[in-house]
Amino acid sequence: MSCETHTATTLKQSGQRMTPQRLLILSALRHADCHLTAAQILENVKLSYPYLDISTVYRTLNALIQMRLVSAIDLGGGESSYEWIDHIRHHHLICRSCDQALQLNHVYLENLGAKIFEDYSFQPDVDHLAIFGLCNTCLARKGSGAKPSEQGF
Amino acid sequence: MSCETHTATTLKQSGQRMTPQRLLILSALRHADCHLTAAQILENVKLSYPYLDISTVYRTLNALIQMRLVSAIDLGGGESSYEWIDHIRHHHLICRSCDQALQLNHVYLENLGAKIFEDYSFQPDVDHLAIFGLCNTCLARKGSGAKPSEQGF
DNA sequence: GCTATTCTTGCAATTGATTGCAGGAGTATA
DNA sequence: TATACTCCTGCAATCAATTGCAAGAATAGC
Repeated sequence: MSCETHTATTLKQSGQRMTPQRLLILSALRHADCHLTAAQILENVKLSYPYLDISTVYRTLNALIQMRLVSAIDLGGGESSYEWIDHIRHHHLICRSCDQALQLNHVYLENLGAKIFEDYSFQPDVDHLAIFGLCNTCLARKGSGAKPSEQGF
Repeated sequence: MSCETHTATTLKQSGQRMTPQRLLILSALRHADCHLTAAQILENVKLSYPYLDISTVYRTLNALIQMRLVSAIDLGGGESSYEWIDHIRHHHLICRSCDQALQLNHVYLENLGAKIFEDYSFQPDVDHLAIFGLCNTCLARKGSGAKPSEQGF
């Protein structure tokens, strides 16, 4: 079963439709090997279909997020990014002081997710998270002289 | 040392100033025993100082967040909420299907934070998080036939 | 107390994202 | 294929949040 067929089936199963606009948005997301913003998706799709509206992009993205085919992530730059969820799961550690970003292995959140499910019977979405904090460089800089406000966990 | 003095000192140490507007915003946050939105803070402060602008509220909140005196949290209702960080640490498990919210004990994220710090030398901000997912009720409903769209991890 | 410097404020404009609505398109059934 | 139903789209308006700017206020140094 091709990816497109699978997605169309998933859509149909939840009472939604596969339209040309949605196909183009899906294709843009799938062929990008990184996060895309809504504006980037719009720009991308407009090359082949110039009438697409940004509201359609957002509505399609939200439908795909509801179906857990796409993950949204706020990397702190003002705009949310979106990514096809098939990729290898990963997370981001973003320094709030220097904006440097590290990649966090999924295993940490897998454990957290499992524990929460065990104790709360709640199944958390932990596919793709951005965790803000301080990187070791900025932490060291603060340690010596140090704003007291930024100490401690 | 009173809370106000402590905050003023913290502000000063990072090259910022304590103004009447900031004092009012701080007071609104501290005397609320729950999350407040920016609009609620504005409304609250306007009772005693009607000239306050919403942009000042946001700018003050961002300064306080930078200093980790306040935490921002997106509970999914369209508006972010803000809370004074002195409170007992807690987190939220929010069902993306029925919007029900559970409180999550801080210990889970404390462990995650400690592990991340150990392995990545990155100090994550895990004061007050909202984790979305599916509650057990919605999970059960899905298991038995319901909307297939919302199946699966 | 006076002056210079820097930060903060309120206003207006702007950006990212969402919503309401009427018309159009996809799907199911016969 | 025709019909009815429901969902989707594009437009415009709206909301939450941010930014640029000039005027005003807080602070430091004298």
